[in-house]
Amino acid sequence: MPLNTQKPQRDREYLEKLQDYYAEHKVIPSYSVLAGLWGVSAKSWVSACVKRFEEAGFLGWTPDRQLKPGRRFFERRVADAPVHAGQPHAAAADGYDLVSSIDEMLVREPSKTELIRVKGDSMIDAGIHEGDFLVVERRHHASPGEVVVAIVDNEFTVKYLGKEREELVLRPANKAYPVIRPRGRLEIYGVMAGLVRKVFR
Amino acid sequence: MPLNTQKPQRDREYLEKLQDYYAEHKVIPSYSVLAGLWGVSAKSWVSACVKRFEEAGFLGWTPDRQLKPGRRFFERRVADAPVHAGQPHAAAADGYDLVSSIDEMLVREPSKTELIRVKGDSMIDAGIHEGDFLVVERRHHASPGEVVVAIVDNEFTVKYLGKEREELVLRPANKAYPVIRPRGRLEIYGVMAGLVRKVFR
DNA sequence: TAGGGTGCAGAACATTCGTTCGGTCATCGG
DNA sequence: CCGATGACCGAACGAATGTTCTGCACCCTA
Repeated sequence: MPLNTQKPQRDREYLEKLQDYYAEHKVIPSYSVLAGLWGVSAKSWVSACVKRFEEAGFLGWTPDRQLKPGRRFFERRVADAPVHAGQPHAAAADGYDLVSSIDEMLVREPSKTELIRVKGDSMIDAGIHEGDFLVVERRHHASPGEVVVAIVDNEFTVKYLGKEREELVLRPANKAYPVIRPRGRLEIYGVMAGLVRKVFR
Repeated sequence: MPLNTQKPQRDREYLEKLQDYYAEHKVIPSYSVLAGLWGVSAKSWVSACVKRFEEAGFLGWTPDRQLKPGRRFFERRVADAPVHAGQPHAAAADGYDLVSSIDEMLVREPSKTELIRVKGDSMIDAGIHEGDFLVVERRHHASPGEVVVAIVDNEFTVKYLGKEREELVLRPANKAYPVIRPRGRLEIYGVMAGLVRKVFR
């Protein structure tokens, strides 16, 4: 019995409207604004709904008793195909998993995490395309097999880290490019923690 | 002259404290709470600081005059190679762009956005690999050329949407797979808005 | 058709909010 | 030594907030 956001049937709709509002403004509005948002006209009703959302974990309170998003507020469904066509939204958790936010999924330590926009096609066989954003965790060491961001000739370069006779090398994932065997020390900027691609529309 | 958060010297500190508070609670607190957070004891002073942050773009207002994060509140650096090795963090905006959060970058309408875990390698030439998470915006129509999630034989399938003589078809990005020409109506579940790959470590 | 639960409206009220205005006390240039 | 400026405190006040309580029109079920 996973989700139970159907107690009053409109709660799901209310929650979605609030989530969209939050996505636009990044704040939880006041009860009167919420009432307008939901198309109801009684703050008392908003109060009741909020109480339900709170019990369900979608809303919470700061230590100062201000309303705030709860732990489940940013939950996003993850579908694992195959799923039945008729009811892809069925409450039954078949094929569904939950993820809090994409940020949380990819970023372990925000202060050590950066995005780097990928240039060129030297890693295309690893599914890393030009224009993609590489989520990079800054750190100066890495293990062979990891995708690393190294600094070569004053430029970032993204490659597999490899090892040849005790020497670290940078291997592209594209036969058209050569393996880079750095003279002296190899300067590693960080390692790949994830990848983000945005489809422009 | 890129950043100018130094007017009163403590403003940068105040902003960081507010950002930390927001990171924890996902809301902007009231002026009195802010005063406590900053270690000052006059709401009037908070009001003045807020006004400065507002002018600098770090804070803003909802249509209902509620304080909210401004466009620069979530700024995160994006490196655009090439960058000089010595100072990849230099304040000078050379090679840097700014992005708020990964979520915001990919998700326009949270309530209509889902993640689908990719199965198989039929889209590998488009850089969509098994295990990747497709960010899908739910909608029942799409234009040829877009990557769509369609429902075929009760399973999600990810393909390019194509057109052959007024008929919509599904094209894989892998020569080993055939073009799918659906009989009757093609059921589109959503369109690709982005892609997320997590590197497991 | 009586009765009990739901889904919402409306008013009353103490509390809290943000603003405005007038202070105080250091620092600093002249 | 003086006036200006900047950083902050404190009180007062109307407006807005969230809570509580009552009311009412619906269904259902009996």
